[in-house]
Amino acid sequence: MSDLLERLRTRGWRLTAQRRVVAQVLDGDHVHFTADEIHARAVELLPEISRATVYNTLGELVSLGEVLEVSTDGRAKRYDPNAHHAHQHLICQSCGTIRDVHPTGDPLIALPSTERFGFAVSGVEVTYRGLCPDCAAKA
Amino acid sequence: MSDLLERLRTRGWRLTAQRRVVAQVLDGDHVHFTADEIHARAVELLPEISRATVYNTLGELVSLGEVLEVSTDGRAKRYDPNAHHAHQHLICQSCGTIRDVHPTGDPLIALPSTERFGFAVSGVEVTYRGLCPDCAAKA
DNA sequence: ACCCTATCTTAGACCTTGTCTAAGTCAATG
DNA sequence: CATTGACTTAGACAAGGTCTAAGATAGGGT
Repeated sequence: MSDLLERLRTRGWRLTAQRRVVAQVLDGDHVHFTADEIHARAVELLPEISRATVYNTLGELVSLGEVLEVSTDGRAKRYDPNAHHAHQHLICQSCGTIRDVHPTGDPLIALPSTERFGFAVSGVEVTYRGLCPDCAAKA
Repeated sequence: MSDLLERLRTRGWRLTAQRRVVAQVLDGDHVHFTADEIHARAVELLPEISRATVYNTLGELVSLGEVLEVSTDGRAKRYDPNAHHAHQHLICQSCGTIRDVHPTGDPLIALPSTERFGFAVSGVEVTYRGLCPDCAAKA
């Protein structure tokens, strides 16, 4: 994740304590926190960090392509630091947990040009939904 | 769309003026309004209809499987009356317009069991993103 | 080493989307 | 056509997110 900070500095980012902390919270794979969860964890590392800063920083990381925004259910967005490996998501309908998954094949080629209606199609997201083992056991 | 009302009545729905109006607004294909847009149009037909009723009615239509909820961008959910034909969505990144599209093949089979992590997978959504012809022309 | 200043951070107001409540209204059954 | 449980209403409330104006600071220039 220090690569990330390095990469950002060369792109003109000012390296503040707050940004370091947000990057640190996002570190690790298969992390898909909401902005508030990220804020809660950041506060433990830097008590005076504000909600606005966390939102700003996440927004910047998204524009820079370092982090992906995942809008799952119309509730809080989640942030996915695994932006450099193509992957899709598997979401538990009950508890909202997200797993990264790697389907076979390229979903873009499944959309013939007659089904593109003149759009310049630039990406696809595939979202699998189901019940995770824990929630399936409870049901 | 009167089929819809008929179907709902046989399922114990009380047929009120408000519900008729919401169904009427949803009528037509390729309509993907937000709840507020539906409310605005419903008010033109029935000025005293309240926001809460529109939300209630949409929620009921979704639970009954007559209408699909589409969470595209973490902003307002959109409602898709085309629930009886399997389809996916193509969304303009600039203006938010949604088109129904029909990709070839079944995206579920692209997820091998080794990538399911014990989940009971019950559905997939595929969302294509790009620029619609209008927005591409402006850019 | 230490200014300087553009950039960053902050608290809190504010906005949008959606949910809830308690009181009043009405569709449809008998 | 009276009754009643389901439906609707206005408005308060809640969650998630954005914006603003004032203060703080990273890092380049000297």
